[in-house]
Amino acid sequence: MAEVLTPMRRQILEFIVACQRERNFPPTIREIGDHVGLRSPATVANHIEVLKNAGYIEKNPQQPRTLTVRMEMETPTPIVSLRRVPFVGDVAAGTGVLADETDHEVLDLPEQFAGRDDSFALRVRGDSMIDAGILPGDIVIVRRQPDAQVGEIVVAGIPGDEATVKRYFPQGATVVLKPENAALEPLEFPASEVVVYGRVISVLRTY
Amino acid sequence: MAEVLTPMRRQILEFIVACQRERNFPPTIREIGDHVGLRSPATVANHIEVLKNAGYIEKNPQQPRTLTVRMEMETPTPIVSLRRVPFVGDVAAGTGVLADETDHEVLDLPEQFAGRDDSFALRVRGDSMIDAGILPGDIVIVRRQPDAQVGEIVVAGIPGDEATVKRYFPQGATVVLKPENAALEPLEFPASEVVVYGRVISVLRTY
DNA sequence: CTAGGCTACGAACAACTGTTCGGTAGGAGG
DNA sequence: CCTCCTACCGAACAGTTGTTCGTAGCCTAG
Repeated sequence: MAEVLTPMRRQILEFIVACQRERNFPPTIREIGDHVGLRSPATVANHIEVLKNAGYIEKNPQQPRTLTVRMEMETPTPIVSLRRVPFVGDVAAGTGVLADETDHEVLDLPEQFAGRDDSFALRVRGDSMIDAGILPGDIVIVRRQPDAQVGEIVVAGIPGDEATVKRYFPQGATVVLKPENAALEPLEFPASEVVVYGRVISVLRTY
Repeated sequence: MAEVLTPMRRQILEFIVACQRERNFPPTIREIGDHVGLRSPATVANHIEVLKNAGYIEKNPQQPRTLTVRMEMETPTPIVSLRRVPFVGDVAAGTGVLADETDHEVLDLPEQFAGRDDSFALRVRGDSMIDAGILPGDIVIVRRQPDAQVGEIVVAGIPGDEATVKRYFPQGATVVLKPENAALEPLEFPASEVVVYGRVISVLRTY
């Protein structure tokens, strides 16, 4: 058994990853030959065959530009799937909550915290939820949904045209929004005047 | 002038980026046709021509699989620099805190939460810090440091060979570890018997 | 010296790909 | 009504690409 990763083979591998990084698509066999100084496509194809059998690269037969290096050699992107969460800093004046991410700050979070569905981030103002461990200045991640279960923590729009974080208790035609603060009283509104923007799925805080 | 980004064109763009992400090489015109339901390569080529003139994609003429989406539409690699934080689930028995990340779970977090220096993650047990908004089950990110300022929240090892999260108050030869729970009393130990593992720099919670 | 294994070359071929050209269907607007 | 425009199909064509085959040089083991 001969050496597998000869200097030539190594050069070919590096050229493939370079193409991927700089041009976003793999090279053809002849492009590889031109770059490493091999005049015959057969020679390059032979080296690629060896690299493929050794498990270094993958290839779709008979299709041009389908070379991919396995195991990437240097992980450019982490394994976790990040999700881009729009940061809605100011929720005053009702309209803001549905704003798109283009003109706002964004937060990149792993799925574990950002959720799998459509969600947004919100900085909490006020101390109405301190007994639930949500302090002023904390960032809550909110999963966008038009309704919620009894007792869940939601972000809701209320008649005073502000959005608040409260526990959600629907009671027939009215909705009770209960703060988690012994010093504050629950709020009660007609169900038609309360808009549930979503449910709080995670809380983030930095000191 | 007609609409540029019709639903069909948008679908084609999304398919190209999907191919890039999942297979690492762009599709051919006929592959695009098969995917979006266009039977003629000419039709697909026409759409691609429009997208190219509009500046959405780049293309090498007469070469297969050389489509690249300009401006990437969705940043494949986020701008933020992720940090890999080792997750030390069980801190009992003193030894565990300095464990390396290889045999433990890890957490990928943006620098904003993970800090710039050496840090680790820890799941909080007990309710000794609920008045500071740190609930049982919360994950705290701890920056490894051997000392702390007065009043900071630290993770410390104490004689009962357990690690706890408390506020740090050094007082001469003794150290007072103060819980944030009205029902609990501060703990006091000789300074020599308290090991500060690090300072809590962020708190994460999922519901 | 000789045989065998690599490596490389060059030519030829079939498959695939991008491209071009003609033709059809449907809607918008005069 | 007709015309223009757009989107689409189908076929054909030329260029490119991966592949195969035969051959040659070089090195090492026997």
